[in-house]
Amino acid sequence: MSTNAYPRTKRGIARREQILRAAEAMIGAQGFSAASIADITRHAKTALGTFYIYFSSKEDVFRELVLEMGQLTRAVVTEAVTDAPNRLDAERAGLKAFLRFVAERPSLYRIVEEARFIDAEAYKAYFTSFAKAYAVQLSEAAAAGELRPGDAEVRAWALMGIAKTLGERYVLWDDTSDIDHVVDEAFAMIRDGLAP
Amino acid sequence: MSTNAYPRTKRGIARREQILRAAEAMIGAQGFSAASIADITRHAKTALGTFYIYFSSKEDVFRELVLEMGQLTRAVVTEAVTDAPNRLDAERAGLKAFLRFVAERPSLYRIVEEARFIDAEAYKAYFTSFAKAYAVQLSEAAAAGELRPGDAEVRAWALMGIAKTLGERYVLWDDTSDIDHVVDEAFAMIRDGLAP
DNA sequence: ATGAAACATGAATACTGATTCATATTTCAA
DNA sequence: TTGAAATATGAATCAGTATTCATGTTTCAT
Repeated sequence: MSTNAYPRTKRGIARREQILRAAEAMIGAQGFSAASIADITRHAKTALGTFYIYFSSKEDVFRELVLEMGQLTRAVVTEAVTDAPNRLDAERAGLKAFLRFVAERPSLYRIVEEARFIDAEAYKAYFTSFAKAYAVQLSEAAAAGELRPGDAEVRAWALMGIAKTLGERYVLWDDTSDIDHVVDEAFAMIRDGLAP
Repeated sequence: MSTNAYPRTKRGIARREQILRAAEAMIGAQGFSAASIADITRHAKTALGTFYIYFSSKEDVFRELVLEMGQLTRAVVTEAVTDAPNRLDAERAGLKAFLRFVAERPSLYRIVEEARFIDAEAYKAYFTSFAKAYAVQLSEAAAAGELRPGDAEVRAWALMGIAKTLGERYVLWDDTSDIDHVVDEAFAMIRDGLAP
């Protein structure tokens, strides 16, 4: 009945989670439109109608997965960065942690990127909020003399762009290549630039 | 009859072009699945069935639009870069030209990005081939001492990532902001890095 | 000028898949 | 223990739209 209410029994909690994970797997693998509710419930080993006890629509699970990815990415990167002695080391650690996360949860990564076309608002909100927090860090680091002065917002977006694209190319497309090498090379460019 | 053959009369050539442009507008604005063939032909002021005289399927026009975008981007960037005195200047000019192009043809840009989910092969082929050519340029420039030595392929992908993300953020989402400022700030980082 | 090849039309076809609903089963607080 | 609330089921409903096709109309090489 299109509720989307939080479940009240143990069984309900478990079912909702099953369906959410199945949705991650199916949508992550086939994409939003190709993955049908039937696919999702089949994979979750429940009846078709059960889906609508926990989610009001396909867009609705999708949105929840995007949210989840946002929280996870933030947590992973924040955690990786906490004990970096300075901002430059934090950049390297953050990039590496992000790429490792993409390797671990490729489906969630793909879902976030597809969100641009399914739920543009969620997508925008996610990246804008991430960029904002990122820019604050960069700005403070520049003020502290840890970075060359510059527009923190533009930098934040540029750095996110590097991470996203390298994740796609070197993790999703070709996960055999050496992530550490990619991180080292990209970081060298981020730190010192291309000028000789 | 699902031909997709090239038209043989003036009228045919014009109709095909009308439909292609309408497809660009509709798919660019609403996305691949939301844009129906009926939308496209209505916008092109032709009958529904006419679509299938020139294209064998919705995927087919889409693929052609992706190809077109690839050729255009390449042409625009190459043109902008030709008379740059050195690679660093070329980077700045290329980035600026790309952002201007996104501003001029936002729908084509969106189409290329959506291709990842509609026609992954076309998407991969486009960026891989672009990156390859880009890496050659970077590699030669490094050999000539115009750039600090480093992995040209990783650099190429990182730089494409910067351009894509800045295009999305500062052109598609917020085209009121000053592109030149964004280019200057991003380029400063690309040239000199973040280290103080 | 002419007729065979191209092109145009839009109603009809064909199919897919999201969402609902009436009914049955399970849970758990009292 | 018990019954009201939660949860489960999957067939049926409902809506949308990609693609085809039979029937005209237009083009253009000859």
